[in-house]
Amino acid sequence: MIVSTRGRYALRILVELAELDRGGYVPMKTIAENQGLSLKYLERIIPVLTQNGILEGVQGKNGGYRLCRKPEEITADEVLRLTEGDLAPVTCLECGAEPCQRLDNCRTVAMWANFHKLIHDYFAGITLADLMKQDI
Amino acid sequence: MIVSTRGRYALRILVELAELDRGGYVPMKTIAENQGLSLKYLERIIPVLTQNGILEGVQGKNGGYRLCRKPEEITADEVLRLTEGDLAPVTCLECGAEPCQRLDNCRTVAMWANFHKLIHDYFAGITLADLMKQDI
DNA sequence: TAATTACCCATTGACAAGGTAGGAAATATA
DNA sequence: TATATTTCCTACCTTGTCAATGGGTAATTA
Repeated sequence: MIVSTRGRYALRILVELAELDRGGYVPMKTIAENQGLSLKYLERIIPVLTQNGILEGVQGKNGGYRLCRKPEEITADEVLRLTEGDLAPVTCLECGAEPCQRLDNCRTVAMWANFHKLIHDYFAGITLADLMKQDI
Repeated sequence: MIVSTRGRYALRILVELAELDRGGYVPMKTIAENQGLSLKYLERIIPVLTQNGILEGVQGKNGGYRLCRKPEEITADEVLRLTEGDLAPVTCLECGAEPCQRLDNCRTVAMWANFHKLIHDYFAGITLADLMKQDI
């Protein structure tokens, strides 16, 4: 399994927020209830989205969250990178991995690198707006 | 990370076996040394390959392993399915997963299902022969 | 008989996944 | 000002998987 609940829930949160958008802030409690997810767990997932210019959060009554950008301008790749890391298919391609000593002799690294690119290209081509329209 | 050492080592074992093929059996000790892998660990990975028509093993002196088929006839997808499972990108698409109750309302399932297909199509298009030639 | 080789099973240590618990800080409204 | 609401923050917990290792047994050849 590549994508854990963090990434999946993050996308569901964002699509739901986009759909409920009336210009104001939507409390996470509403999202949690609509999506059947634990509020506490969502609170753990959200900070990375607010800290990276995807969401804006406002505390207090009538507070909640709102997208910082239009749904067409937020890609699945961006969200998954933030919540899941760089989606590297194998450890030796992960960011910060120590360089493999067998790289020059490795018969498989090209396959993994191409696959890595395939993954990013796929998700980079999908925006929240596409997900709202089910237009994939 | 999608592909663990099981799948990666399995592919490296098979490519190495294909390259060393002189018609006889190659002992796993040779592969382990050439590839810098633990013999004990390889012994844990191999049974699924012998039990599924990829490898043939012979015990005793001059024994070892040999491919059951030509490298052109063994795809990366087949090997990864055996060693890693079905490579489902999310749990709700895994074989034997209980059906998701939100399926009809889920904005993201089509994205995951398409991605799942993309994965299989990619690896199904790569054979051991391609890996030997670095022709990917 | 000895060496080699595959085969089999149990165990282990580290780490991540998927949460839960308990509260503190900020804000609008009565 | 008091209260309800909501985000924000830190710590903890349980379960399972990864990546091996260890200790043997069975088969085969020289």
